[in-house]
Amino acid sequence: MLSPTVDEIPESLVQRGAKSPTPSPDEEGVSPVNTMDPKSNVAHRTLVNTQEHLSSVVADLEGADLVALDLETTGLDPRKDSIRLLSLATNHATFIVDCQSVDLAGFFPILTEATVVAHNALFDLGFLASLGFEAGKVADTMILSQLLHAGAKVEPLKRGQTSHSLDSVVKRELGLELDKTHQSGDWGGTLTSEMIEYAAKDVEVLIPLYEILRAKIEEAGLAYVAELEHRTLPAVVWMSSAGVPIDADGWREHARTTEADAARLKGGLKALAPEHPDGKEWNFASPQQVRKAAKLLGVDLPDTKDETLALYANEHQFIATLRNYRKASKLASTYGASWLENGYHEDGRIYASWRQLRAATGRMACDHPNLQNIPRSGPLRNYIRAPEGRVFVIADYSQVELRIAAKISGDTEMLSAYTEGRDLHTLTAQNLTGRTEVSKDDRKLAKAVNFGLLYGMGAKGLQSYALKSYGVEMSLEEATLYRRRYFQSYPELNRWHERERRSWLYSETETRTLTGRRRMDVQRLTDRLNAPVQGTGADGLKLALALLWERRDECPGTVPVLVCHDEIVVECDAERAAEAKAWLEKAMIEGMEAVLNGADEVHVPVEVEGRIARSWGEGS
DNA sequence: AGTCCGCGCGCG
DNA sequence: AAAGCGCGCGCGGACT
Repeated sequence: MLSPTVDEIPESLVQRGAKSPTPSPDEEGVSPVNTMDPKSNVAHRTLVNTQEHLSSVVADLEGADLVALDLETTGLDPRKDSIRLLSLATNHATFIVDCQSVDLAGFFPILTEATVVAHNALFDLGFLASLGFEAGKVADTMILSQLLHAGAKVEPLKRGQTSHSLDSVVKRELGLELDKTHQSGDWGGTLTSEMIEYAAKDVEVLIPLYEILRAKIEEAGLAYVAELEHRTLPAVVWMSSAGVPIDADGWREHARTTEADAARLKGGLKALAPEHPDGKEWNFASPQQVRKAAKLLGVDLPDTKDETLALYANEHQFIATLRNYRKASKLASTYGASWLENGYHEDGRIYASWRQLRAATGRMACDHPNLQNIPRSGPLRNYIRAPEGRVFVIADYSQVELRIAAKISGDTEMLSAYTEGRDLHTLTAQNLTGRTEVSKDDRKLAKAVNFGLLYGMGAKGLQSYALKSYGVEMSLEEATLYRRRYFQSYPELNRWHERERRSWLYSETETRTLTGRRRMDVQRLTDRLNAPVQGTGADGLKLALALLWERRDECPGTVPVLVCHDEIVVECDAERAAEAKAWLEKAMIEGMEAVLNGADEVHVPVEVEGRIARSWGEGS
């Protein structure tokens, strides 16, 4: 299929609304007119390669509500690579700025006045931030697409295509084919007219795409959460650009000792293992081979997860040693020296890739490396450490998902516990045991029950979950009893489960958070229970991040460096720590309370616990 | 050699 | 009656 000429897209969409224009047959074989000659008289496309020309573009952008923006860069890393082209488009004109020839700094104020429309704005704004640009209003067509289709099964993709890449979204929402062959091309050398054509097409599609998405978002009742995401975006750019400081030498040294531990345990395992039937070496990292080896020792393992191994550990020393080996080997392989290879920069900081909207529930994610799954126990979090003269302020929400569940279900027992400032795990422990006095173990048990049963876990699941996560052993009968008592204690929570089960039986497949965030294609009852709660937590945390950005002038030199679902870590000057702690806690409480309580008469208090520390692991 | 999937496990 | 949820990543093993 031949792509329609770019100049056609905006007009046809403006005039024909949501209808997707299709190229007329007589366009076949017509080569695109090169309007990129700077001396060309064609007004709507301009190649800008002098400073004077760039200054005149400011006047052309004056008064535009929407300015589409797209960058072509020499690579993906703002610290190593550079911007080659800055493409801008309004409803009337396109400007392709050759950044090898001009300095963008004086150009930024005009961009702050309009709403900047971009696809995956985090990428473009990350590069522009490295040149000192601070975004004003932003609209991101990728986020809008993700919001609109959250959790939905998408049509099959071409190789290398992701479901929310620009070409996929343009195809889905506008019915147009976008040629992406230049995307990973060489933008460092000579620009060809095809490359400029490609850049122009990319940026020119953005405003029509935004208009369509905005209408669909509005239609779907997602306008509020879209606004929330858009307010959060500059904060995520801020955090991504800041990176997180790390003691790389300390990390590497720790890696060496865990590698040695793993090697030592592997040796012990070899000694305990049976003879390999083919005379080969066992691979203890293979569940298949582990089961085979255990069988030769007379232990028939249904699977080899640690929880299962725990039940068989006393049957053979091999199993017991395997558990220790697994622990060491996990540390060595996932959190070894190679962990630093992704995102580590010579300035002593890690620049991970943050994903603002990754989970179907609305949560963020992080990769290369993942900063959200560093082990709590052991010293690893201590190597995430503020530089000299700086400190971290670390704050997390207390029992936030339980508070949200209390709100959503309207459970009076849970709600009154929270309004009276009581601890829900303790209350659950009292309800389960019938005793007022609650031991440490009782509370541990209650924690397992609260987190598990909230999302529809069965008795069997509760039994193994309590063992795996809290080291609490119980019989199936006990688990069944706890389950019954739990729902007797919180009758409205039980009714909420019943309501959702009813919706599920009627094949309802949509869920919403308190902000209206939608998840589509929900098939399982447990997802119907979990998504609104987990998602509302994400909503509140994102609003907190947005507030930090919007209030950044109140606490200079302070920047968020890490977000971990119910926790925010900011870095600041040591002498400003107390101030930063108050600033962070205030934003977190306000953000979560705003989504939780809105204008509602039932007020659920939100609690945040903050601490000041040199490293992430300190004081937890 | 490259790709994909299931398993297992770190975190919330 | 029965059913925890959400991620990213390293590995083995099977496939192309």
